[in-house]
Order: sequence, then C-alpha cells, then structure tokens
Amino acid sequence: MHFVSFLGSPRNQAFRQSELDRMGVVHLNTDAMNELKPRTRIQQKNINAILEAALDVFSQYGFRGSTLDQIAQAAGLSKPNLLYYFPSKEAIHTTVLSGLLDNWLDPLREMDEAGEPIAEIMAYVRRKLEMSRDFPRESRLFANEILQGAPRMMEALEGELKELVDEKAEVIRHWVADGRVAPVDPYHLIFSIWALTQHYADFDVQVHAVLGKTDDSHFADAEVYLETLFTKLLTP
Amino acid sequence: MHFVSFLGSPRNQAFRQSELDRMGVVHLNTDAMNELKPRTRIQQKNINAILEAALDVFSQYGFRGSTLDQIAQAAGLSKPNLLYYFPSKEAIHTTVLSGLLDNWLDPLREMDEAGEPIAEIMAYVRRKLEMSRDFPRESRLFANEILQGAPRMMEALEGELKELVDEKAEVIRHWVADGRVAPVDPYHLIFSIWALTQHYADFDVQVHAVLGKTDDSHFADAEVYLETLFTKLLTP
DNA sequence: TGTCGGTTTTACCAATTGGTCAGAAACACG
DNA sequence: CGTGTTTCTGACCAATTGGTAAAACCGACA
Repeated sequence: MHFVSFLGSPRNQAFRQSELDRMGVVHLNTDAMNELKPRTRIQQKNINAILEAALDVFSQYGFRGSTLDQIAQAAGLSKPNLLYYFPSKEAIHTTVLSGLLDNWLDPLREMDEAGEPIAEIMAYVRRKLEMSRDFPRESRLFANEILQGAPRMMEALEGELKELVDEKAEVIRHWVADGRVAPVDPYHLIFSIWALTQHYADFDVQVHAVLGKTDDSHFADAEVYLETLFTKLLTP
Repeated sequence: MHFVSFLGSPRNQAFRQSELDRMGVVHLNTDAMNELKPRTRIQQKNINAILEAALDVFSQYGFRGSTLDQIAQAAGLSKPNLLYYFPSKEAIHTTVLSGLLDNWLDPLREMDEAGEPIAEIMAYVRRKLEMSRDFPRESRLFANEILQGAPRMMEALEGELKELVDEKAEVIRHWVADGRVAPVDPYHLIFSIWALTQHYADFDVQVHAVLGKTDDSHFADAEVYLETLFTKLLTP
C-alpha cells in the first residue's frame, strides 16, 4: 500500500480500517515515511505545509490541546482539505512524531567507540545543543509527548531508545573501566546531556525572560559553559 | 472581598466582572490564596479535592488539553459543582499555578550569601532534586506552562523570577570573584541546576523506560551523580 | 417543626471539536 | 477542445466543550 491509496474520500476507508491501529504507535522504521512519498508537486507542497503547521501547533499545545482548525489555518488550508491528505488528527500527529524520532537519536548514534572518549562525548553534547538551537519545535514536541506520559511513544522508548542507550552506556562503561574517562554513571551522564541541552529549547521562554534577551546569543555562552562542565566532569 | 463572596450562583456575578481580568495572570503574592480561605469544613475538603485533581490533570495535559469533566471526575464532583467553587476553568488553573510558584522558588531563596559557597549550591541542588522526587506533578505543570509559551506566567517570569535569579547570580559572581568558586557563568549554572533536577520529574517516564525500572530508586544515583558533577565544576 | 444558609443536581445552552460527503473546481493529457 | 483524475469547498453531523439557571437537597438552629 502506498501513499495515494489513502488519498481521497472513498479510497481512504480501507486505510482507516486496516492501518489506523498500527498508526496508533510510532514506529522507528520508515514505513510511514515510505507511504507518504508524494506523487505530485501539489501533494509534496501541501503535505509539507501540513506537517510543518502540525509541528508548530502540536509542539506548543500537545496532542489534546491542539485542534485541526489551528493546524489547517497555520497550513493555509481548509480543515476538510487537511483530512484529504491525512485520515485523522491522530495520523498527522503520528506522522510528525515518527519523522522526528530517527533524527532525534542520530547524534547519539554517531558517538563512536573507536574515537577519543572525551572528544566523542563533547561532540555529542555540541550536536545536541545545536539541535536545540536549530530545531526547538521538535524538542518541544518530544517534551510534550513525554510530559503527557508518552502514550504514543512508549513502545519506541522501551524499544529502540532503550537499546541505543544501553549500547552507548556500555561503551562509556568501557571507557571508564579503561581509565580514559573519570568514573561516572553512564546512564545519568546521558540523562544530564539530554537535560542540559534540551532545556534551552524546551524552556526557551524562561531562559529569555530571565536573561532579558530577545535573541539566541546565549547559545554561545551555553556552549562554553557545557564544555567546561563536561570537561571537568569527565577528565580522569 | 473574601472567599464566600464568590460562592454560589447569583453572588459570583460580581466576582466574574471585577476579578477575572486580574485572575488572568498569576500573582506571586498571596492575594488569591487569602480569598480562598475556606469557611466551612465542606469547602475546605472540596476545594482541596478540586485543586488536587486539577494539578493531576493540568500537569499532564496542559491547560488547553484538560477538560472540566476530567477534573470533576478526578475530584469526585459534578462539573456544575466545580463551577460552584470556581468561576471558570481559567480560575482553577490560575489558582493552582499561583499556589505553586512561591514554593517553587523557595529553594533558591534559601541559598545564603553568608554560607560556604559550594555547600550552599550543593544544598540547593539537593533541595531541587528532592522537589522533583516529591512533587513531580508540580514540576510538570510548570514545564507545561513554559512549553506553551507561559501565557499565564510571563509576568511572573519577567518579574519575581528574574529578580530573584539576578540577585542570586550576583551572589555567585561574588563567590567567583573571591576565588571561593571556580569561574562559571552564574546564569547558566542556575539553568543547569534547573535542567538537571527537573529532568527527573518532567521526563520521568523516559527515565523509567530507559532504566527499565518501576520504582524511584534512581533518585539516589542521581544525587550521587549530581554531587560529583557540581563538586568538580565548582571546586576552584 | 419550619426555615434559612450553604451545597448539589438536573436540565439545558451555544460554541467548538473531529470528521463526513457530495459535488464543484482545477488540472493533466490525448 | 474534451474527459478523466486530482484537489478542494461548503454544508453538514454527532459528540464534546465551558458554562448557566433553577430547582432540589441538606444540616443547623430557632
């Protein structure tokens, strides 16, 4: 089944019956994305507009707090037109989420066991901080989903995410055992990297309010601060 | 005007007209709380039940994603009965938020310029971590509000919060200048304390999913980890 | 016993919500 | 140009939403 098969009114019945249950949960593979390969230029454009708008809205208000009207308006389309491209609000949300998760884990995946330990970890921190600066909506969408108990992502958290973290925690454990990194709990190290970097995206308005700034210049300071912090923490 | 004056149907008209505008924004003083001093045991009980239920629901779904029905059910009351005690959904939310904010800032207020710098900062970290463990809903409510752009808290953020942080940042700056604390950006130090401690409340389900745990035993590990981290960072 | 405040429920309302559907409009292409 | 397909719209729907009004309930107390 590919994309066009759930476009249009009569055709998407089949989609609704057979696929929606699966859509209820985010998959980390690219099934969903393959199905969404657009056929025409107009589909390309509108689907992009919808997902972009959905990211805007969902990342601010979460799933329950967002409405199709909001998304439609932000996308510059009518509500029925949204539902021509996606069978339901749920499906839009799921598509946005699953498109996000892969990218979100990439920086950690790139951490290389063969590299110089501290440099590898610092590079990971820098990549995560860059993502917070360049993709704050994605970070907030993720935060919103977790805050609400991750109803549509639990599987991914306990599956792919846990596996990746377990794997990288093991790598760090080895680095510690070899005396190349000061002794730290690898899991809490990873948590702290997430917390420290994502904070600048998720709590953006608070950071701006406290600093009394309107620009993003504090990201440079943050980078320096985090560099100091992790260097002191990790140097044996 | 005190509490009973906006209970009941005919009486709360006046309240709606004159007070609702003020209720639209959280005040850090205790005006709202004074007005909510209950008169009878039954008011005491029901108002507590409502605020407790509201904390549950709002902290999970945010303001827009929460419904009066959800809150009513969680409180074991009927929806019209909720609206006998509070004039609107907005008023419930505002009351919960303003009740929260004072407590939330207390740990930072307690940081004493006259004390031993590193011990003071470590004690602050410990208090914040304890709050994440003991009041995770409050932390999530706060996170939800910030994520949504802090529409009902911006004033407090730019006012009381900023003032307190500015004051304490100055204290830290002095400690640094006196060589009692290693050179750090005071603002980012405070941000990092918030991020690291609140992460364990806000991203609770993620932490549990990754660690494969069902209890809260990781808080002890977190405390050790954070102790190491900040000791290394701050020791001159 | 009556009655009077405080409390709760039943019935209701208008607006908004996610979603449907028939057909109109726009487009692609021979 | 005509015709088949894709895209879009307006009118609609049932359910849910925040909120209201009036009447019923309830315990205390004269």
